[in-house]
Amino acid sequence: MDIKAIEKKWQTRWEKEKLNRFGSKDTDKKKFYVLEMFSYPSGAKLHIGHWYNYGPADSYARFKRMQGYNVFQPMGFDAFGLPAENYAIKTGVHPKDSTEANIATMEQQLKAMGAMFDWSAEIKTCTEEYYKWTQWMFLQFYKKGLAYRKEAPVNWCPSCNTVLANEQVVDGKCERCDTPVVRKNLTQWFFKITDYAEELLSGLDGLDWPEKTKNMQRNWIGRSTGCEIEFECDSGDVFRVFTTRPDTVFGVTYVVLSPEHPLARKITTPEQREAVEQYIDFASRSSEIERLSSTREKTGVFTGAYCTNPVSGKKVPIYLADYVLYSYGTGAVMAVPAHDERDYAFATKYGLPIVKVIEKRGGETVLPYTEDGIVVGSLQFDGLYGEEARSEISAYIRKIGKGGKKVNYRLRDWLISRQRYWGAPIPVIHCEKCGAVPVPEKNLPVRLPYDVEFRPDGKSPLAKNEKFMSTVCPKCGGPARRDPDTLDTFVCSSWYYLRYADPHNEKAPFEKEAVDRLLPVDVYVGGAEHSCMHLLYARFFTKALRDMGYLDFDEPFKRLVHQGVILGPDGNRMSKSHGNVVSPDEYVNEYGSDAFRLYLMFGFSYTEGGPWNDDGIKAISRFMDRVEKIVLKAREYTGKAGYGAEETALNYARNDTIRRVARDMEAFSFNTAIARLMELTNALYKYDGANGEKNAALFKDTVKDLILLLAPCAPHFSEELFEIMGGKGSVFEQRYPVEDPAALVLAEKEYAVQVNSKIVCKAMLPSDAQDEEIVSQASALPEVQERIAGKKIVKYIVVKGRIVNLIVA
RNA sequence: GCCGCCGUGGCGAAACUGGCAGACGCGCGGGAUUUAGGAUCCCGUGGUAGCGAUACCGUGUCGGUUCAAACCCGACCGGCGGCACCA
Repeated sequence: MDIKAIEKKWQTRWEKEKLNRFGSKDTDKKKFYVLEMFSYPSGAKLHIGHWYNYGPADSYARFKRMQGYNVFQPMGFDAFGLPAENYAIKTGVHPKDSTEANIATMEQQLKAMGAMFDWSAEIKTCTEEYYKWTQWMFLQFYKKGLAYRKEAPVNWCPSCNTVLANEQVVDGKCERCDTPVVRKNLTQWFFKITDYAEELLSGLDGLDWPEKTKNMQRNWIGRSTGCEIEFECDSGDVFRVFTTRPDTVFGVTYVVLSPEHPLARKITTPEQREAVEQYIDFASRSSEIERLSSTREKTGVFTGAYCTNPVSGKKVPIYLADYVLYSYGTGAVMAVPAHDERDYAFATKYGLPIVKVIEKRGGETVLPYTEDGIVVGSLQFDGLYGEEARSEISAYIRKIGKGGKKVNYRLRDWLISRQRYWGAPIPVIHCEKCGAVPVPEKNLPVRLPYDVEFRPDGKSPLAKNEKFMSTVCPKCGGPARRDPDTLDTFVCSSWYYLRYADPHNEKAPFEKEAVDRLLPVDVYVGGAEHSCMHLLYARFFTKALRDMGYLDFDEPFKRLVHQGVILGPDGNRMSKSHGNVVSPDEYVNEYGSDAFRLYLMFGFSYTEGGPWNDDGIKAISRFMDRVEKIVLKAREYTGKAGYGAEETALNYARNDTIRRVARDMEAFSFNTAIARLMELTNALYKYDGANGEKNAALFKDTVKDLILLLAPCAPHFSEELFEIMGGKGSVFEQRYPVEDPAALVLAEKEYAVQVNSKIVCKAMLPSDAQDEEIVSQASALPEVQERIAGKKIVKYIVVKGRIVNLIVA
């Protein structure tokens, strides 16, 4: 078979017949939206990761299509972003030019892959038609109060010269370039994702997602229940602390503010001023990595000020310490050294009192004791235990008007400003008189100018383009400046799956009906690395847009599947520096795209991935040859045999394969699905090799089913075989085979016969018999007789069609 | 430290969720075909002992529940991932 020619032939035909267009012919069928995470056009070529994501997922989509769904599977490009810009800085090629060139190549390669993408719905996020609506999204969020601007300590990557979202900082380093992140105070735009913390958390329960991913999001959102308590300083200033242990409130011997706390300087006494200033300076100079290390020795300084514990009435000193984070809770904590390890270490170092207020039930209390226990030394609360104590004390605090029960989240608002060029400009104008003014919707898009000096120097490249920056205030008409920052590219990718539903709309990002009809995405396939970024942001967008009335569902992705990672042959992640990068191209050239895809599906457990090896692809190539040979043979078949044992066996294999392959495909268990197809092929060879006359009709039907079952996994190859067998039209217009239950009912089944749970022999026993009948037949077997002679059957277990176990004594 | 996942032949992996461990494939051994090699087609292939039927052992380790455990429970060992001075 001339693979190249066949691929070309069918790809041309699919395109001509618009076979991959969603809904072009099947409007009465039920919709099914299969989506793969769109590609980032950083390199010019598809790598194995793309193939591994898109190939098998496309097979799934084709499978659903053959099952009778109206399948929508679009593709596009997440085209804004840093790599293109960094490449430009290195080579001088403008990001727009390199991106467009890369997209053109990747489009060609994706088409050559033979996936049934509906290219009529293609999206590129860097086009004006798209980013206009990304900017529009920003404006809606702004209107709704979900976008705000504030000065805050933010994560700054000195190498990328931009701020980063919390999600983009990994171990205190930039997730992209590994440079340690520094803190900077900057005025930036944020999306208020924290407004949705609770729903983002609770919504996870109903999703058909990998548990692991849901857990990661749960961890990231980090809900914790506790209590806020208001402390009043002698100066009259008040501040609140957050604690998960209100049951320990009588054990507070000091409180700690983070060095950035607004009251830090205000309450400091003159005697302590110098020490406090020094400490604040020290804290601000230490890096995120240092500061976040739990093994670092606790440091702090006394402010000289005191405040009153509202529950016990005791006066306690106020310290500053950088183990208290300004960004979590209230930026202040009550310290209970007896029942918290950090407080214990700090109190020991600075000679602060340690007061035990919790006792271990039935045992010695060793300090610091951080488990639940019995409250002591706490007046009317003495004797309460754990949760009960917490809720009683919280209620009391609420009663006296000093705080009360509170839920806190680890999740922070999403910082969306970037000091980079290659992104969607933030549609805001800064006017001296009117402040930050959103660009009127009719003036969108705010075009990204082409001629920009984007070599980074810590300022937004756009700030240096006077033509871009200089504008008039939409409110007062006076001279004004544009916002020089661009939107985080994750903003672009937070709504692209919605745009696919209505990709050419010029009046709106999408029509409500179009989105409600097509969404949510039925199956979303992509890498697990997006668990706490893209997948969280997209859920946030969906919920926010729902609350603004633009759509009617709560979650964008009903089912989520992560493909694994294909490693280099040496077991390491593929990278140029390891020198272990395997390019798909040479294999595709040699074996064809179908063989390459089949190997990816067969050689790995889809969600696991694993190291690449070439032996497998030869095996696949052999399998395809075997299929082709049997098809050619089937065409010549003329036998008229009836239905004997061999025919029954073949027909059983055929229907059993149908049942199991369908089940495996649905579960993304592609390796076993293909193993089943190999088994059916082996069964056909066996039948063909047997003596005697053959049943041509059965043989041909079985071969046809094999082709249909194989079609989603090897589309071009199967089209060709289907045609060879005299099929009309496309194999993808055929209905996926459905098993015949009658063929799966056998008169006899092979049982493992056990005596006292040990297998003694195998036996064919009637499959429709009662348990008693099975037992009596089994006990008549000579191998069994031998072992039960003179003994009594005290118990038996029959597992229909599998096992009969006789317990004798 | 907290949460989650994983550990099965020489190798990639299966095992219908408690029911014959190792499907399918690679590799290896044998045979057929071939002048030869390759390709192809059969057969075999967890370990140990035995010519053999067969016997014993075997899913990281130890224990438990059960007629029956890779699967459930407990303790540990090893690996991976997430969160982590989060109060």
